[in-house]
Amino acid sequence: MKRGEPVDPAAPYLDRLRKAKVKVTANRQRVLGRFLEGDKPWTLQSLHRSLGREFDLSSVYRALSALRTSGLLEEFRLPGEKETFFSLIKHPEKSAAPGARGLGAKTRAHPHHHHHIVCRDCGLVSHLDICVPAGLMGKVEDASGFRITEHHLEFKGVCGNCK
Amino acid sequence: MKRGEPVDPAAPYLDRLRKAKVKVTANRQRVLGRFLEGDKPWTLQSLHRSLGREFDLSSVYRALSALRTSGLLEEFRLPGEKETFFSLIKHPEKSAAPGARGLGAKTRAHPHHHHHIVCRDCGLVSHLDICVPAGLMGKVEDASGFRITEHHLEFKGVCGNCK
DNA sequence: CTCTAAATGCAACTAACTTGCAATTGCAAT
DNA sequence: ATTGCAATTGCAAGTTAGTTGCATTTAGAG
Repeated sequence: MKRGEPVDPAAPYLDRLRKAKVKVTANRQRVLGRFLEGDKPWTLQSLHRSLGREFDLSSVYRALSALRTSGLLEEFRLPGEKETFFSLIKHPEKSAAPGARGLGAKTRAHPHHHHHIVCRDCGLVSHLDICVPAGLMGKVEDASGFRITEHHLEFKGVCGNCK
Repeated sequence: MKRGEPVDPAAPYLDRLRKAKVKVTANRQRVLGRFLEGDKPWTLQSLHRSLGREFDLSSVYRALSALRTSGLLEEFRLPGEKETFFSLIKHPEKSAAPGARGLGAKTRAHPHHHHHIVCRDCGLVSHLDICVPAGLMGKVEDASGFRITEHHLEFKGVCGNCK
């Protein structure tokens, strides 16, 4: 990386879009821009509010949908929250192939497995690279008689700023 | 407990309703009845379908709301599921004071802490008395800088019947 | 610069609740 | 057993969050 030649943080994401033959449009760039401003997840509604009536809810919806199916965003839900969250995938060049069409469609892609912690005061969501110990899985399978195929672990708390 | 004198499993729940000065009506008894038939969580919609058009969706809604705020039911959401689930609290006489009004309102009550595993094929939900190891909490607090106040752990898999 | 499949805006629609209001009913006090 | 009335119910209408059809516009390959 040469000095004095600033790298566009959006570049790898736009590359990925082009590779997926998804047009790089103003709407999609504006939505992606919001995700690049910080490591903050957005919901359809929060993005729409944040972007003003500059463009339609359905456009935000379809931009999110396109970015998700192209593997730039991942989608998750939090217990107790009605809205679906989206967050930027860190290394789009490494993540798996795009999943099914439409929001809510199950992703076949497996973006780097992780969990979340949400601040109950300011709503900040952080990613956690920590996971459930393997031993627990065995215990759960024994206790329930199920074979486990996925798990979701979410924490709620007070972030460093709000403490 | 005398032999030959069958105990009504609904009794402690009805007692709790009366204690909360909540009328014991036909609707509420029918809804409670479904929960007493098995250790199965229900959603507003699944209950409404199950009860037929015998009564209105809003009546099921308000029955659920009443049973929940009276501490007979607990409410939870599962990642990837749109609907809110309700399940019977095991020992209503032991659980904490009723929470706020209306579905979705944060409960102040703390029914016996537990997690769930859902069958991805038949939708069966089982309760798990297994929890996240305390050590993990510390690791998460260190890694994130948050102070943890709650956590949610949900498993998805294939149940004994569907395997 | 042209052309066309893909993307957008608008409006309409769906799912899952949620609420206002008039009619009805559980149940406590006769 | 009857009464009174606040609590509950049914119906209809409203809300939130998301989704889709279609006519118009546009990114970007050639």
